[in-house]
Amino acid sequence: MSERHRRARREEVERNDEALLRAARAVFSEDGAHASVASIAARAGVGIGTMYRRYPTKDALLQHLCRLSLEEYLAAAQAGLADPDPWGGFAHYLTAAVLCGTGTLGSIAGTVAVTDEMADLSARGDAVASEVVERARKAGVLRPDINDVDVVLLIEQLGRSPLVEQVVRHGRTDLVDAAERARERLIRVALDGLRAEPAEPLPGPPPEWALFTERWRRRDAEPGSSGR
Amino acid sequence: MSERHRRARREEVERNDEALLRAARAVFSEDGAHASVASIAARAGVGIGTMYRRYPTKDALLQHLCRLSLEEYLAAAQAGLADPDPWGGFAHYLTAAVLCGTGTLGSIAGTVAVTDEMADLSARGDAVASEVVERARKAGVLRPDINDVDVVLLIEQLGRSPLVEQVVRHGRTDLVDAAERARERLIRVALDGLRAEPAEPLPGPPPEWALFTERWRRRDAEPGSSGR
DNA sequence: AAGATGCGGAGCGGATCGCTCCGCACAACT
DNA sequence: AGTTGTGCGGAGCGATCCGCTCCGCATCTT
Repeated sequence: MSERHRRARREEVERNDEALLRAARAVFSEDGAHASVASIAARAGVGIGTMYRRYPTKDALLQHLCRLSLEEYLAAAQAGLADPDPWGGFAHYLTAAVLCGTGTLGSIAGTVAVTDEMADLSARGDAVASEVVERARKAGVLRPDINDVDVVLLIEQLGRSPLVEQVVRHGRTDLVDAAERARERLIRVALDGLRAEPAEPLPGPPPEWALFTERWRRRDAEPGSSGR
Repeated sequence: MSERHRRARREEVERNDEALLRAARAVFSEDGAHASVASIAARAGVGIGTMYRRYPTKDALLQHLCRLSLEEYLAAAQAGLADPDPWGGFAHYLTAAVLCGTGTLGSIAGTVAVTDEMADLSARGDAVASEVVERARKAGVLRPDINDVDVVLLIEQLGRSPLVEQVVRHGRTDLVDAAERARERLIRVALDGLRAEPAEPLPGPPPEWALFTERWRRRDAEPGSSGR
């Protein structure tokens, strides 16, 4: 086999893999973990066999997807921390985290087996994100009654986009752009609500990490109190 | 049959019906429209047969649920308009709409057949809500670059509570209260972000009602441009 | 022409779902 | 006590769907 041909094949394979991952993320986030592999393959425009040659099982695909998402999340937090401006870094972290759809996979967590690598990525991401939030609050640009957990919850809440999903489901692909722009406006609204000097303090005590217990935790680990 | 006994029976039936509806709403909002009727009956603590005696089909149950939700949404908007304070009314409308879970059923819209009554309720709810938003904006308490559609989208976005769902799915019922309190904090954050005098204007043009085309619209109606 | 390689999708066994239908518990009448 | 009426629970049926296998085919190399 010629070298040129082999390279062309490799490229096609990569293209297929990318399409597969994009389709899988979209389908899983819309329909949940119970989405069928056939629908993913169809959306990616590849055959089922091709997909199974790359991922030996549906769980493997899910795990790979989760790992990628967790990596994106960690990268978003690190980029935010790299920004010298506390508010700019925070805003970047939040926006990137929402758009990359980490929250999208929250509904899958618990369905897929959590590997050590996933648990580690999650812990590191949360740690860096916590630093970004803490720095913004200490700089006085973030309202003082806001928690790092609050922020994670907000990201999760904004992560899914029911409107975009529904527009797609109805086949109105012409509206997708408008729907996504609308969501970005909402992110900005949330950011404005997070700025310092709020009209009145938030009700109740700030949430605790315990809310995320068992999220990206190994199954065999005893259920402790801290999700960090 | 005695009168006392008949009344006791009636009460039990109503209790069952209420439990059924609550369970159905919870299950459908968590798992989507594909959730099984068996799981709903189990969650409500009644047999499948009992459920089918009340609702002749799964679709009937879904339709009833949608109607109730749309009624709650209309009531929330009307209550908001009844409040003489423009901001207070707006805040009440938004909070009530989010908590009653109208957005929860957004994922179901499109799966269930839309009746005339549902279309009518939706249109009236949107009209009243639009009035509440407009009044707040004209009073200068709502940021001027915000739309009524923006608000509806925000409600939809905050409507589902992935955290609460996941906590429940993991069986950590002891955390449900904390999760819901955390969500209420986020609603407040969003409200603060909607107040007048924002740091900088929102990006892009405000969204249009066309985004909701075909949402609660009769199927046979031609796809027009306005969802109002 | 013959071989190599990777792709698409028909189809299999099993799981699940909507729904039916029947046995049973319990109270009211006789 | 026996009979009738009423509403409940859940086993189970046919249909559907899903994860996964496996084989025929298209394409390219030699």
